[in-house]
Amino acid sequence: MGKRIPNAFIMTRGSGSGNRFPEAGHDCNNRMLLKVPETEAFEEELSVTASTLSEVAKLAGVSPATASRVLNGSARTPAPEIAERVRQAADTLGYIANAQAQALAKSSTGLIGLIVHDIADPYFSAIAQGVQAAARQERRMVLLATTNGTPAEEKEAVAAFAARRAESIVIAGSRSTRSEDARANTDLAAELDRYCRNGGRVGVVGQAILGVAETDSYRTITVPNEQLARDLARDLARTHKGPFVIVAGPEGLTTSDERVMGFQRGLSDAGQPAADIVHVAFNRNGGFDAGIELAWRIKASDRSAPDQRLCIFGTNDVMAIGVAAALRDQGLRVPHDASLAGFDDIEWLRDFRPALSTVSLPLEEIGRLATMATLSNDDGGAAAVVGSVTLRRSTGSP
Amino acid sequence: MGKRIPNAFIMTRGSGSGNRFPEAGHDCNNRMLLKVPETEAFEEELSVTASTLSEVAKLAGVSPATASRVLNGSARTPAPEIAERVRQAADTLGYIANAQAQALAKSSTGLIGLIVHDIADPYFSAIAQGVQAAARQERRMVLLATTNGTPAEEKEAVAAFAARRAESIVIAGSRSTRSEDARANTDLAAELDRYCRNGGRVGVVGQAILGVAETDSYRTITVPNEQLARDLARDLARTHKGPFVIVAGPEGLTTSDERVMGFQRGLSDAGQPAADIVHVAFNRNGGFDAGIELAWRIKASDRSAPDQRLCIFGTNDVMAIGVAAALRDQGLRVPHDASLAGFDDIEWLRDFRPALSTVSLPLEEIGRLATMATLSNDDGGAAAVVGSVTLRRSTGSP
DNA sequence: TGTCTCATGGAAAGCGCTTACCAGTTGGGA
DNA sequence: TCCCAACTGGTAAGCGCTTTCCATGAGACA
Repeated sequence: MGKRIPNAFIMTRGSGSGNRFPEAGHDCNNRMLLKVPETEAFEEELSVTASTLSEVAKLAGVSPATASRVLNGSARTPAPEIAERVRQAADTLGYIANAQAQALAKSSTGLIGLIVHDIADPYFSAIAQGVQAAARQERRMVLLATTNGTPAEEKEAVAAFAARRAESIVIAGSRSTRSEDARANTDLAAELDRYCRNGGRVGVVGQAILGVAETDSYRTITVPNEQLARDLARDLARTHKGPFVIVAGPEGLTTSDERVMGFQRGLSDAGQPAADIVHVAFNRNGGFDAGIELAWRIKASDRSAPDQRLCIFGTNDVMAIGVAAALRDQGLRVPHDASLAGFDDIEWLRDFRPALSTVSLPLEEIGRLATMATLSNDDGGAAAVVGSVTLRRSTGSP
Repeated sequence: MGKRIPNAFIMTRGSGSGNRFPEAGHDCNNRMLLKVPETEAFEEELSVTASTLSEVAKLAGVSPATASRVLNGSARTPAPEIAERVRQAADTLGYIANAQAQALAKSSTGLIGLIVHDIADPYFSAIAQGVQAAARQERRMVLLATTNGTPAEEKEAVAAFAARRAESIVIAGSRSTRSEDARANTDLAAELDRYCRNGGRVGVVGQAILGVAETDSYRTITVPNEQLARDLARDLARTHKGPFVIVAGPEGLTTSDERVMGFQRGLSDAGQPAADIVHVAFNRNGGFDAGIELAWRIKASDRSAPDQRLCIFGTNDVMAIGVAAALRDQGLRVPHDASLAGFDDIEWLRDFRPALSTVSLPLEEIGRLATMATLSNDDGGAAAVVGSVTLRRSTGSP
């Protein structure tokens, strides 16, 4: 909202009084004012911009304090008759409280900051949905920031949220342990630390951010990536007898790393040799690239021999979809020529065929949990996220 | 951020001075203060919460006005040497400007409100991505609200954004002309109108909201749904000789209605009889429901006769996917037993097989355009959105 | 040297609210 | 009848900034 606009008039009285009033003048505040003729008792003044509390108070013939107490919830409730008058006045003027001013006065903004890598990614938009739902339930608004997954931009976002005095921040998206991110990670940790010390609360989805101590104001919603990947591997190894390949994100991307580690452990549990790992981008196109590469390997093998058939584990669903697309592109079929599994169980991918074996994660719930964790004070043992292996056609019999 | 917290200390000086200082006392403001011993020149005072401009100013030995001019961009730039001192002080204290206070003082918040039906829906998350990108480019933050598509909740969201003094609002998602929404639509229009008169700008994606006059502060990014659906129908009619069926959203949902109308017109252009219309929910499950129903019809027909083969048009991609899932469920295959087309060309659905014929829309670009339209002042003729028909396998030969 | 202009830092008045404190009433108990 | 507690509404002091206006000093020019 810009400055006061001198050539517009608010005419909430409506009905017939819509003619501009020639003797409109300036008051001591240099504001454009308007004397409304049909009012007898006092000179009603309608200002040009959003009306303020004191305008409402003046119209109602009470003090701003009283008006505030009536309109914006307070421990003290003025007399019913007065309250009614204030409400009427507010209605007449179309009063909307200035949240900025309230925030300043009360030092509480009702804002929740949400940081994601990419809001268009269904993984993040599902989490965002949960955050949004929780925020609405708690009568908060959510501020959104996207970062492309770089800790440097995450730090920027935290600073911006801190400036806006967001009451809490929810950060979703894999951490990075790559050495080139080390510096940015430290900065991010410092920024978060400062934010927390100033009374902010933060909820992190996935894994803790290195360098920030877990305190009451800093909660992590841990996703048991490793355990679940391990379960998945064990389940797959039960029926699959050929070699395994993992299509992973870049080394140092914690989520991917955890899933890789868990999967390898699961294979080892099952007495299988470790899987080969292909590192690509942690998205659909990365999966596609890997798929093209793997297609060669598959074609070179004897696909009819069960002990040569490949089982490919994409460390997230969209990568797995990318792999599938590449294999199809190369004339190979899943699960006929290779098995394929993903991770996350993205809702929008469930109609994909062959149906993707994956690990189901309650994404929306995770968003909700992370949000609530920053809002409530019970340190109630970091409500654990439970996921489950969901085997479908893509790892079925050829 | 809560009230001042009396038992936490900010120790930005760091390194070694981390011991609590026993003679911390209260100043006239009743704030917890801390005298830092190693400072000689003046008594540096570190407050408990985020430090303020005047604290920075005091530390730098200048007035708040000067500090403000140095730190938060102003036409007047103080002397380099002074500026440096202020910057140092700010750094030392870890100063972060209070955006709320700035907003109040400058009456400009740097906030953009985004209203969508459902952020988890890939259609909306793609648009959100565009909005976010534009916002970032213009150094704004985005406030998010989801409404499940009801005008009543949209109105709430507008009011909330108005209270937060968002500079502009972007509204995405189909309008509704259903009679039960008439009242809420009027309210929404009134709320928007008020918002605009108070200096707010709004950008609407899709179709104009009834009852709000198109002004400089109210822009619509029109999506040529009707034209594109018409193009699609004509293209399909070129090869498809059997009957057409439209799987539409509820009657009164403008986006759906427009696409239906355009499609019918296209059929008529091509000399084909009008399509039957099935009204279901405007989402994947609606499509699924319709698909189950249509499966019966398909099974009852002679699928080998080209003039009996059905071509199904889902008025958006996710509905079409729902239809496909249902047909598959019923043992039918696309395009073998029926042709299928969608609308939107959702990115995440492109790996779906059979590849879906659809209408491509630059969703992210639309979000960007809508945002920029609310930010720029050139009334540059509502940059038109261009879409295009994309025929793929799902409407190919059986 | 005197005057005028321009540049520069500071004082202070808000921005639109909330809330601690105050003063005036009322009512009840002694 | 008097006193005190309990209410009630109003006054005013902020919340943390920005920005107008002012005072001062320096330079320019005659």
